[in-house]
Amino acid sequence: MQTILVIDDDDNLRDTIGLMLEKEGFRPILVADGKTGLQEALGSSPSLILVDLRMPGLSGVEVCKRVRAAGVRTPLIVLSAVGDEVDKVLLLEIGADDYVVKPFGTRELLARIRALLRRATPEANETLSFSDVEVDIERRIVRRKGDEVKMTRAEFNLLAFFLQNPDRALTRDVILNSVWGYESFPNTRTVDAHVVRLRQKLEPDSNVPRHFVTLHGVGYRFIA
Amino acid sequence: MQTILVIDDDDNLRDTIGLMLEKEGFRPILVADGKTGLQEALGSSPSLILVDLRMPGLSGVEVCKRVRAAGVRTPLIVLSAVGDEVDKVLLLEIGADDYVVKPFGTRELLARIRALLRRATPEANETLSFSDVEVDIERRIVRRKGDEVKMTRAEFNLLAFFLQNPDRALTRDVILNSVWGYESFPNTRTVDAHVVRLRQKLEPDSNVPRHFVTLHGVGYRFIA
DNA sequence: TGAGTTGTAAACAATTCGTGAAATTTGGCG
DNA sequence: CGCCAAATTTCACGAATTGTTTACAACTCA
Repeated sequence: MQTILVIDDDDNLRDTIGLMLEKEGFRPILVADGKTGLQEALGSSPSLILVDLRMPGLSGVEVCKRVRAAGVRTPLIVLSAVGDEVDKVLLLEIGADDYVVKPFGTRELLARIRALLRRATPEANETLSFSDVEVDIERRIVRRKGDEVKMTRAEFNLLAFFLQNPDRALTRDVILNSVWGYESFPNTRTVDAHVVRLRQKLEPDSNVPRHFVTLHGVGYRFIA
Repeated sequence: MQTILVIDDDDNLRDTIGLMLEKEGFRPILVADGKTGLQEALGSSPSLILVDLRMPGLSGVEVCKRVRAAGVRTPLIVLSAVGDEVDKVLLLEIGADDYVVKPFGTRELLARIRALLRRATPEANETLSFSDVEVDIERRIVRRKGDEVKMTRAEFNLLAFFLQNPDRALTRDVILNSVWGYESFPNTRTVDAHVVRLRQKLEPDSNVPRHFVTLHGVGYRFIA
């Protein structure tokens, strides 16, 4: 679950935002002043930070600056009151990602939060790789030297399983159970056939397999 | 000229606000009950909505809820009488952007209206695009080579979901859950049918899909 | 009520999968 | 070292799965 740090001295607003976040499936950390907020920002590594511009003590600007100075790139949204002179350029310069003017609709705030989180997420893309091949598990995309290689469903599933179990000695039965599932009972030759296809598509020299290795009398092993 | 929808059962107040708005260069649409107001809100796409909290029939809260439920983000100000139990949290939760307590000075109301309009205008430009297609998510408008393409509700929702999840391998189940919601259980073929419609309307060559790509045995992928 | 929208069924098209059989390789053993 | 049985690789094909398209009836909203 994604954690969102809310730093605002207005008790009422803070609670409102907290409730809204909970309702939407986030875990809020509510904090009333800049100093504590800064500690949480650095300590709890939230997924996103909401910080009020105007606060006694450490202001939002100051919190933002220090968070960035510490090398933390967590997405950060500044909340500003309607009367505040909001200088967009300044906010961008100190490293804020967005700002919202009070009073705001929860819907709007949520949209901004989601937009930022979405923008931030792609780094979390789990791509596994070996030699000149890159595999993005979630997107189901395989690239070789940057070019996309088309994979059928069974091929991709098998490939993913190998990547997630490198170096292990995998019998055909284990592979069948894990990749094909308990309910289908294809011939164990099926595994061989698909291994062949993986080699043809992904091995530097499919006659001398270096990654999808045969264990004679046992099964296969994937080596990165 | 900017249109402002006023929903209030108090004839006197409604006319007063109407006059004031006209004098200030807005075009008021005056409506006496929630039901008619809701129709206007969804049909006339005003720039801003003023709605009375207490009304016989559809209350202001109800109107606001339904407007938001329909995906319309028009700025909305709730007018409440001095005795009303105004629950800030509730108002924020249902998607109101601001509220004003009666009796109020026209000057104050105008300031709130202007503030909201100022805030709403620049963000209205969030458009996503691919090839010769531009999609304004908030306004639910799709243009192709500058010409508007009519989209039905389901079509647009699906399109928006694709645009917001580019490159991901999306199974029909994920699509159904995200676009149709947990509560309706249409056939997964439904997704196919709508993808067909999107391709016909938006693909350069609907026989060779380049953007709404089939992942055989998996689902679909949107590529910008 | 009527136009527009939506979900579904059914017929058809495309892709994928598993299989068997032949060719090849492997590794133990005499 | 060479032979042989067992194991693996390869390949092409038909069955089966999966996707597309169209038409249509139910539904919705004005």
